[in-house]
Order: sequence, then C-alpha cells, then structure tokens
Amino acid sequence: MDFAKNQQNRWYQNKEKMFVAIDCIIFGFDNGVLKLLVFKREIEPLKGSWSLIGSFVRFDENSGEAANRILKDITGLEQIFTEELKTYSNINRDPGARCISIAQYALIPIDKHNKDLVEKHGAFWFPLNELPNLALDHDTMVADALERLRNKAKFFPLGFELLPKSFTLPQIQLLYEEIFQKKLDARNFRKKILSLELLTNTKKKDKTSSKKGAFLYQFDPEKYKKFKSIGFDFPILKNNI
Amino acid sequence: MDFAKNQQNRWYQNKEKMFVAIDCIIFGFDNGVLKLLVFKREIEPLKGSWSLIGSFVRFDENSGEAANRILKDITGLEQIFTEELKTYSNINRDPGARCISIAQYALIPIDKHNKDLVEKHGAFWFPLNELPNLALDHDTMVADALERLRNKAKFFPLGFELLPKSFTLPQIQLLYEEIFQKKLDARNFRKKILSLELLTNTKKKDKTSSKKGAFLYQFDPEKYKKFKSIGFDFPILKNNI
DNA sequence: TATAATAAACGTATTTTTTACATTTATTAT
DNA sequence: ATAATAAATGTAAAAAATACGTTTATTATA
Repeated sequence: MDFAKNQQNRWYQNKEKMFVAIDCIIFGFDNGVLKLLVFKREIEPLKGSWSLIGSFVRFDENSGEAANRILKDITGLEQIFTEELKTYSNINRDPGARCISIAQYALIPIDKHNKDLVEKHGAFWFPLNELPNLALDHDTMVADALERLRNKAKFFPLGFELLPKSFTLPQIQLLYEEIFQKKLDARNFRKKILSLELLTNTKKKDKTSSKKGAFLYQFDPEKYKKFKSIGFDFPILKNNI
Repeated sequence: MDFAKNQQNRWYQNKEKMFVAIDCIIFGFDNGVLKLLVFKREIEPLKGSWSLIGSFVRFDENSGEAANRILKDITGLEQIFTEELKTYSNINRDPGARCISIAQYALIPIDKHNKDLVEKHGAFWFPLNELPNLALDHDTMVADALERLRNKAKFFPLGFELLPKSFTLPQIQLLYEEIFQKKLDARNFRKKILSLELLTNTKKKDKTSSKKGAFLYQFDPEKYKKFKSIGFDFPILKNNI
C-alpha cells in the first residue's frame, strides 16, 4: 500500500473524523550519552522515514494508558516515567488525516529495557546530536521535549529515572552535564545532589572507570515520595543556564 | 432535547468516533480576589449544572485557535494569555461520548473584558473559594490549572496578564498573595518585583485606597520579551510556599 | 491651618545559598 | 615501592533571601 493509495482510504477521506494519536519521545542515557529512541516507518504514510513511536488512542484506554501500552510493547518495561508534553493539532500536521497527537515524553533506564523488542520494531537509539530528521512535526516534538526535560530537571530530580538502580556520583553528574550541555563543578554538584537527601550510599564501589572506584548510590523511593509531596524548589542548576 | 434523547443521538452512539474538545479555565483578578469564569449549561448533557466553557475543536482550526475563538466569543478579547494545561481522556469522562478534552487555562485582564457578552452566555465570575461543583471532570481541571498557575507564577511573571494596564505595587502584591494564599512582606516583595526590571513607574498615583496614593506602574512589553528569551529563574516565592 | 489618620515607601543587618577553586585519597598496574 | 588515575573532600567569598520598624505623602477633620 503506497501513500497515494492510502489517501483514498475510507478513514483518511472521511473529513468528519478527527483522529487522536499519541507520540512518544523516549529518552535513554547510555554510556554518558543522552539518546532518543526513534523508528523507521515500515508503513504508510511516509514509509521509510524516521519517526517517533506512536499509536492511535484506543476506545478502551486513555492517553496515558496508550503511552504505557506503546512503551511496554517496544521496551518491555512497565511503570516508567512518562509525562504529557503537549498536544499537536495543526490542521495539516498529518498529510493523510485530521489527526491530533498527544505527545508524551518518557525516561527509561536503558540498562533494563528489552533490546530484542526494540530491534524487532525497527527502532534505534540515536544520540541526540546525531538524530536524523523526523517525519511530520516530530522534530518539533523532540525539541519541545528536550526543553521540557531541561526545565524540569532544574527543579525536579528526574535524572534518576534514566539511571540504573545503582549509580555513582560521577555518573549522575555526567547525566546532568549531558542534559544541560554544560560542564558542572564536581564539588558543588555533589554537595547539591547529596543535600537533596534522596540517595543512600551502598558502600559498594564501581571500579570500571577508575582504580580508586566510585561509591555506588541508590535512589531512595520513600524519600522521593516525601520530596514530591512537599513540593520542590531545588535547582540543580541556577541562573538561567 | 433532554439527556436521554441526546444519548440516542447518532453522534453520541457512534462508538467509533472520538471527539476532541477544549475546555477553558479562565482566571480573572477582580478587586483583590482571584476569580474563575464558569457557566451554567443551557444544553444537554448536564443542563443546569455549572461547567467550564468549552467547544469541540473544528476541522479548520488547531486547539490553540479553538481556545482563542471561545475566549473571544465569551470575553470579546483577543491575544490573551493562554497555555495548554493537559489533556483529559478518561474513557468515561463524558457520559455521552468518547471525548478527549484539551484543557487550556487563560489569564484575562478582567477590567477589559466585555461583561455583556459574558452575561449573554450565561457565564459568571466566581471567587475561587466559592466555586460551585462543576460537571464532568471540570473540578479536576480547575485544581490542576490552579496548581499550574501557582507553579508557573513562582518563576514567571504571569501575574501581569491579570492586571489592568496600570497598577500599583500593593495591587500586584495582593494578586500574588491571592495566588499563593499567603501574606507576603511588602518590602521584600517590592524589591523582588522591581529587580525584575519589567516595570516602569508612570509617576501617576492611584489614590483610591489611601490618602498618600500609590504609584501606578506599567508593564514594559519590550523588557518582557527580552526576559522571556533569556529564560527565567526569578522565584517570586521561595522555599516551597 | 494644625492635627490625626492612613496606607505607601523605604533600608539594613542577618542568614542562607551559591559559587569558585586545589589538594588529598584509594586503588591498581608496573 | 612507585606511578598513575579518577574520586573524594573543604573553605572562603559573593550573592540572594529574609526579617524587621520608621518615615513620608496626602486627605479629612478639628
């Protein structure tokens, strides 16, 4: 089925029908590099081009459930961090149909995801600065998601969602440097992160990147809950970048 | 047309059709009180109950345009501050149809709006703490919008959107006290607000609330633009309320 | 025309937070 | 035993936030 044919499709022709889709902007942190999961479209429209992973919202699910469904399908993971970004509803954003998309961004612990599933779906992890052009308005979605990620990360400890269960302080610093695209001072960063009182030192060491080894920390979900309920105002980074 | 009949309506019965609506959470600041514009439904479903102002998104407009259309219809105003809040898409949120709603909040300068239009539409301004229960999931929308307003107002000079062209410092302080539901120290507040360098003193005085009179300030749109482009990190209120 | 009343305007000292910056430490490989 | 490597640490200076009381401009009235 090619694109031209597809345009004659009953669904696409029905101008009274408005479609509701979701698109997922999926972030992962892999070996010090922030990456995005995109896939090569194997169906029309725009077969062969790169695009975000999406789906129509089904009649028996809400938009969040739709996102979780997609994320589970493609990564094998459940209960991962997702947040609605915004809707995209320009009249001609989708050449085939009048379709609004509810974009949602997700942060996944890249070590835990199912790589076979990803491959099976024709999906690839791209470092953010090597991202190909994406179909439709997906480039805009990515840019918006990145902006949101940066703004939110300043005030909310999102970063942990992207890390493995145990991680070192140098690792998490690297993550924030990657998010903000900025070198951070190790002493100040450590003070800041530890002052949140969300981390517990496992006393074990990761020696993969130094002879001395760096202590492995774990995120404390109990303290995190408390943190969330109190609200937040702990800039990781101050003064407008 | 009553609700029961309405349920037999072709549109509502068509389970394959997903509707896309917007709902507007419209804030105004009237005489030191933060208010919300709601209206009494004159049509089914839920005739007679209070609800937010909404509309289906038309095929020739995007969601932002839909919001502006509604806002113009009901207040007579154009180019007012609106921001998408989030979508509401629970399966049974609307008893009549499978309908997702893109909620948008708006801040209007209450002095400028067309009161006749508001009345004509059966709409009323309610102080936030006297708000009646609203239909569907509109109470949740309001709660979410208020939370967003509070969070955003901490870091971004939203408040000006709610004020008349000229306003005094005591007035704007009152507005922030109303938003945060908290007394603020006048000296510190003034320092903070003036340090943003967004206001110009008109040298005129408003003497309606004191013998001495308070200087009238105006918001400088040029400086505001610059402010927005630089980004923002000026908490009006710190330390988690 | 002096006085009282009222809300607006203002300044400073203290505390807290952020920033800048260099040395020591634990461990492994040689 | 020594060299090499990245991790860990502390402190002083600057900036921002907070707490707090007095003076000022104006109007109404005595």
